[in-house]
Amino acid sequence: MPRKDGTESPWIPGKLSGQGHRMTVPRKAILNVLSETTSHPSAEEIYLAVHKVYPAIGLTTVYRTLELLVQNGLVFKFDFGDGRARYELTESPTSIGHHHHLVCTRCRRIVDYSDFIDEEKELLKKTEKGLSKKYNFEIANHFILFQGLCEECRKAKQ
Amino acid sequence: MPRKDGTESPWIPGKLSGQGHRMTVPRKAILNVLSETTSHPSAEEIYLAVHKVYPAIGLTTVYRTLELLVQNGLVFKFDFGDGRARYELTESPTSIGHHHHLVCTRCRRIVDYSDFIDEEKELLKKTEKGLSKKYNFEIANHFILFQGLCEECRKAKQ
DNA sequence: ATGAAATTGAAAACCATTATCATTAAGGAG
DNA sequence: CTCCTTAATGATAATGGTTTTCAATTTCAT
Repeated sequence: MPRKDGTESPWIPGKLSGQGHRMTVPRKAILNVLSETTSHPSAEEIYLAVHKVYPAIGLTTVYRTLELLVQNGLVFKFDFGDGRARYELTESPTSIGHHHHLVCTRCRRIVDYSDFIDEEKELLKKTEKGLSKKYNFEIANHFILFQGLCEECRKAKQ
Repeated sequence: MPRKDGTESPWIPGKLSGQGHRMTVPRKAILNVLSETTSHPSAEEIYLAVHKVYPAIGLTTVYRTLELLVQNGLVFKFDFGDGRARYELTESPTSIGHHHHLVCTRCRRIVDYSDFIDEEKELLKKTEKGLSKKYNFEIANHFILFQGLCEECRKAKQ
């Protein structure tokens, strides 16, 4: 369902439309922000970014839209343990690309890594297939996280 | 530092003691509950379980102790997106054993799986080593999560 | 046994997220 | 293009998990 004005948007046809969902100005703005982000913004960070370009936006709408996107598999929501959820486009056309995470349990520093991912890919695909069959899930994405202590925190510990 | 009464506890010598931390009755009770649990209890669930055996416990103490255990790598804290953190002993001697997670993004159902884990083990170890070296992290544990839609929710969607 | 320092628990504060509800906007029908 | 149904929005209030505060208690090295 290409838009009449010819512009392209990350709104994936059929994933949201076709279920009674409407393409609104706030939703476009939120998707644009997400697609241009290279980090793991929280709802409030997304709100602030959208606010710059669309000051009428309300925080409530950000939360609601994110939830909608999560429910439809367009956005991945996760929590590193710092008390606020973080969001990422499932498929980010222009930005970071697929990566996994390394978190320091002491200072909460987050490292995105994409090394070692190629080797993981095949195994993950196989696992995904196995899980999908055994538990009857339609798997949309995965999340891998390593936890530990970064160099500074290891030193600070002594 | 074995206890004088000869009983064994999951309190790992040197990991908590030796840093000014004390072994108290509430902490013992919390660790006992954790070591006998086969699920992913939230702080409140842990509080309720401890309360049965040690009614004087306060919810605050549960939160504080869990945070201490997380900071010291004895407990793994994570969030499936339902607004409360969940906790697991990093090494559970008597209970579930190592497993990964499969979550339905719609109904939030959680499936623990330990299938496919053996095949992952070697790769994870290699990845861990690589990350450890490249980013100078001391890695304590990992967390793997697949997200998707369970059978019921897939049907309900239509 | 003693005392400094860590720990505890009740209560209040905090703050991310959700619910409420009156108003506005999207988009298909005509 | 205009109507009209219904979804979506945003301000505000409410919710609820988690953290802070602080006086009282407990631990454990001495």
